[in-house]
Amino acid sequence: MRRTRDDIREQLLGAALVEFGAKGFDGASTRSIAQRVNAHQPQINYHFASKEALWAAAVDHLFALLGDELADLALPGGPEDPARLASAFAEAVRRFVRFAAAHPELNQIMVHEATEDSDRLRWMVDRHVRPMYEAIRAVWQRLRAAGIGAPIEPAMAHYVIVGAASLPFVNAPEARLLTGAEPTDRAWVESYADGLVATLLPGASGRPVRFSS
Amino acid sequence: MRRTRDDIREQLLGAALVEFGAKGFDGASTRSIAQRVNAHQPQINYHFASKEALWAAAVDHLFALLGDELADLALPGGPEDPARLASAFAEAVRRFVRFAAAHPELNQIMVHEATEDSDRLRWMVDRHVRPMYEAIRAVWQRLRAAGIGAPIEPAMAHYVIVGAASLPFVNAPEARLLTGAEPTDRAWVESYADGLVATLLPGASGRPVRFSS
DNA sequence: GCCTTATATTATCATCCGATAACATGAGGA
DNA sequence: TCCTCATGTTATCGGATGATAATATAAGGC
Repeated sequence: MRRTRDDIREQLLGAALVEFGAKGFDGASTRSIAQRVNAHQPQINYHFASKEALWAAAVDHLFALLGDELADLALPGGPEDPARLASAFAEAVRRFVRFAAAHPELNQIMVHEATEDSDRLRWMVDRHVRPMYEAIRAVWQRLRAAGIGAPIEPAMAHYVIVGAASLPFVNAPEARLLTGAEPTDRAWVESYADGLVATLLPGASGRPVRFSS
Repeated sequence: MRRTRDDIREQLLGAALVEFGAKGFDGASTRSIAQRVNAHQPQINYHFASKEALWAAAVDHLFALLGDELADLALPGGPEDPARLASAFAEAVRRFVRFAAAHPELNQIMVHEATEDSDRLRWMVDRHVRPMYEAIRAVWQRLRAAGIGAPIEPAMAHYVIVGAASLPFVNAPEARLLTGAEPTDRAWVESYADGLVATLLPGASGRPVRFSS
């Protein structure tokens, strides 16, 4: 009995993302990933070279999806109306929150890997994380120059934003137990995004707040 | 050649925390934990019943340390001067940030476990996380009632606060690569705590900000 | 100084893992 | 029609892991 599928690569990638996100690289097993899509474990070594290569392909795929989601943002580059800059930034945060909810695997994998230095971490940081980091830093710097946004260094603002935006979805199983709510529900996600934007940019939905220092 | 130590239990606990924080439960190996303190792997099964029991003892130990750190906060219980409530809350956030920097293992373990439902997760949530969650919820509710704090539901505020406060320390290896700074440096930690407090309570260090909704 | 008991050390087992080899099968071209 | 080659399937290997049994050794009571 032989089963052939032409989308087996994509199916394995999707299963790998879920498994790596939930269990981390070490906790995930290639046998269990294959089983998720009714495939055999050696098919992973056939379609990808190794467990590591599967992981890298899955991460590449996921960051590409994130890139698509944020591609047409066009955060204004030159000196601009602060209000327009703030609303563009708010939109970026909202999209990032939505993506974190729809694809928790990305931030789960980030957090599983970033707890220890490793080749995988360095690869992911150099290839995917640094561009995002630099973009957030640049926008935050301009928000602060415009007197919007709390007095916090751009590098630190990055961690406030990413940490806050991703935790309820990274820890969705915990959030379900703790709050009784389903953090991936559309309404929950939008409400969380609203709250986060209001926290980061208290002046954006009303009169602007100017920080003294 | 036989080696005897009366603090072997504590040494194993400390090594286990580092290992579980860095690699997660599955990625950690009892051999490597024992090796960190020049002990033999079966000593773990002797002094603790199993790998799981070691993990639980380590988590208990760590949450006890956090409890000590936050014990004397005495967040005012009755109706109070909003400014005093805000400053007590700010102090709680600062302490939590300092603890997250000094003991990244706690939030690392949380995040490793919370990506998937499991008995370990449920045990940790019921035993340790829920009390903290309820405390943050209650304080945030009163901050909002006092017109301080962004318009975000208390349950969601919990994730904003914990996510933001812990990420640069949970992901310290990533933060070192990304920012070039050492996130556990005293100055960095204090600056991060300042920035987070300023973000959460924009009115706390100057004229208060009142949110319309 | 012996004896008991707690703990350290060594040896070993069953299980699981990632990888690879060996084999089977089916689709497409000549 | 047959041959080739890509891919599915099965079997198996070496290595690591958690647990436990077996043994060794030191400390403390008498």
